[in-house]
Amino acid sequence: MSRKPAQESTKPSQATLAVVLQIRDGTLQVLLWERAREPYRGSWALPGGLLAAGETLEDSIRRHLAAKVDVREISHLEQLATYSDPDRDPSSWELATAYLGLVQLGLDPDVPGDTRWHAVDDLPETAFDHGEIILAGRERLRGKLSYSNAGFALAPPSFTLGELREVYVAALGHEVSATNLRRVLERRDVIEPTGERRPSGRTGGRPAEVFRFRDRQLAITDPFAALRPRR
Amino acid sequence: MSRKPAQESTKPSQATLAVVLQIRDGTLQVLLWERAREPYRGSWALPGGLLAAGETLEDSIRRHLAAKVDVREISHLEQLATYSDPDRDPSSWELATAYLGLVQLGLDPDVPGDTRWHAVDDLPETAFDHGEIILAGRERLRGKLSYSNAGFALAPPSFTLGELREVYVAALGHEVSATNLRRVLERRDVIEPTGERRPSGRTGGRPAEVFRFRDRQLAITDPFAALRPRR
DNA sequence: TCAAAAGTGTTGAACGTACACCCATGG
DNA sequence: CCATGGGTGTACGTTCAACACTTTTGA
Repeated sequence: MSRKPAQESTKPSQATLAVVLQIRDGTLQVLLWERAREPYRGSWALPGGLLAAGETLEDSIRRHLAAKVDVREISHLEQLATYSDPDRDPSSWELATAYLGLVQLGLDPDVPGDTRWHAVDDLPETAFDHGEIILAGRERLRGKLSYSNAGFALAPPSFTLGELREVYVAALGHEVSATNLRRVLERRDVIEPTGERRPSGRTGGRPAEVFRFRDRQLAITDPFAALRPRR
Repeated sequence: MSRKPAQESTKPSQATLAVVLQIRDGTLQVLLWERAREPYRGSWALPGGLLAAGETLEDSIRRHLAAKVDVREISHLEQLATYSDPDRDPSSWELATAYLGLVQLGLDPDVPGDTRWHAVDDLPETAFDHGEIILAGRERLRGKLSYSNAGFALAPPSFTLGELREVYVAALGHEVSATNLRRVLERRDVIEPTGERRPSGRTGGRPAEVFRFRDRQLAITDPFAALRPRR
């Protein structure tokens, strides 16, 4: 049992991890790779790796993600939290800073052979504390969908309200009415009509208006109702 | 210029910092200590220090804080974010994970001679990226005051609504009406009357009811109004 | 009996939800 | 002309801000 160099007992290594989420097949999925080595051989882990000299944590997670997906396809990236339980990795002392990354519906980045998307509601055996981290990522996403324009990062560039509804249903895990979703997002000036409309399919139905998100940067749109400053 | 051991170029040190906030003299203040050495000699810094083997980040910040204040007087502690700019410390490569700590009004912990409370609205020269971190702590507090029971961590154990109003005004930085504050917090079941009442002072006035927070643990009280699940 | 401080009642606006109804299309 | 899916109108509930008014006290 001498796999710990002396250095490790005075300085942890610093890793970054990313919870990359995308709506696929109508469910919220996370990008995981299968470990080929101990510890947690055969379990599924979040992409990431060690911090290198001269880079920030965000640089680092972007660099490691580049090995798994085309990073240009990540529409939003934000820091979640840093996990520090000394026993989180049984083989070495390692801190991990987790990020949340979002990919728009419809993209299908190439991924390596060991890497696959998994439904967050039906995770396989996960490595280390990654299961907990994935759930933390989902909770962060759910909150942001409610009080910000975060939907832009999951929805395709343009969409009908029926399509957007499916995105919100999959991410939030509960029913959402397209009618009311439209009104909420329009009142907040988060979405706007493109002017186009989508022709109806063979089953008929009125053609749907096509919308897009007004902004591609995260913005808080719902200043808290309570305890707001006087007008 | 040989103060960097070779080790530092492959592994950063890991520090913890705390933004400890308290309402003092009717303003939101933060606990800082004055640096006696370079770099940033004479500037004011957040309390904290290096992570030790076998401890979590939260253990670490509690241990370092113990050197500055009585840790039992910290009513709430939560992780803020991890700062990783390679140049944030000009003398060494160091990551810092910042925490937000809150102290109830009225306590006056003993602090060392180099340590003092400063109004967040009127900060002295701050060291490293600590100025930015303090503002991030304030923003986190402001959000939580609106949608959670975080007030318990700033308010004294029992209080009148006039007193609680002053706490919210100082922390939020805008006017708050005691009448409406009461209704919001009572409806959310965040505060409850103790049954006592505070006799009026020499200037007269109706005696005030005394309240307390129902809970001493952080709880989200205002589930987001938007996009909530159907009932 | 008046000023001060606290508490109550009430109104109105903003925001979301629910649901009935209308519109445009394909077969 | 009817089923299908999309869009609009409207009523209602909840939440909170604003403000007038009432209560209880000290001097």
